Amino acid sequence: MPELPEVEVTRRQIEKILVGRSIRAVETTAPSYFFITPPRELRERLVGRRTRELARIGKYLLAVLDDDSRLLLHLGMTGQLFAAGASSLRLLSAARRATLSPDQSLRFEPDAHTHLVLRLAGAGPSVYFRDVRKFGKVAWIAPGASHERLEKLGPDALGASGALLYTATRRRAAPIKSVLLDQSVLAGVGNIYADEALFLARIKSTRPASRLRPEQCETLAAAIRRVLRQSIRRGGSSIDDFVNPDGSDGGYQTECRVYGRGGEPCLVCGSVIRRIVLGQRSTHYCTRCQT
DNA sequence: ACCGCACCCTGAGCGC
DNA sequence: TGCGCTCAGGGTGCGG
Repeated sequence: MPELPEVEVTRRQIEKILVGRSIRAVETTAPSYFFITPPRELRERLVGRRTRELARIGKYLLAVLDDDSRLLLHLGMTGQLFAAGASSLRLLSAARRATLSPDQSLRFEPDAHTHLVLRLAGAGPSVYFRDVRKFGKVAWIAPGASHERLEKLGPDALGASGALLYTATRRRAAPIKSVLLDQSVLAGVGNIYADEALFLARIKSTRPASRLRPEQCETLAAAIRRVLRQSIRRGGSSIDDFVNPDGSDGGYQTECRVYGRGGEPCLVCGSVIRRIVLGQRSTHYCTRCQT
């Protein structure tokens, strides 16, 4: 599940491929929920454009094009943005993995889930956007225009501050974990890093947000920044589908202290990590360390 | 303004 | 072997 670190790692790698090159051709699947801008219009808008910059806001990627229009990308839950030539088992369904002989090349060929292909001018790989569950999104934004999804976002979570968290949580009775997942408060934190940051800050996920004291907001903000930065450094978390644009796995999944460790012992105190469901999201915390 | 829930989607993994 | 069920969770949008 791509959150800020995975999107940032993706941005850094795709940037090298995309920036400065013009789009020669655009291939898409049929119109669907996935395309905010219909595929046909997307092709018309993008072909011939050159990418000037690849930016990130929260979990969104924004390709700034040479006519000042922008291409908005969101990886959703299972989105994979990668370079043609990447090879990873994560890019294949289990059915295809099963039929693969050990010596066979893993080089990815576009399949039914590859919803957007950008063919670039000159030498160098195409860029593929694959998304099995289609929770990802693609939208074209006209020059000078904005997009409602971007306008709703709070500040990027890498710049999380205690003051911001304190202000944002004053009238929120919801569990602090739910507030961290609210992208209008802080953009970029998802289920994994919310659990990890709350563990580091020793704050129980279910605690009503408004009950956090100023110093706890400071601690939590620092934990969020730290967890996100460390994950970026390790190449993100490859838990189910996430794969780096070059096909390699991230390394942060092995550093998770609570996420995905329900029933296992806490690495700090040894008591059993609890798994509950909060706001339809699996939530993991240590009953002794987090209060 | 805020909260909690249903919903969008598809493949994996399970029990029978 | 194979069906049908449940689960996973990004985000939006609804009713209370």
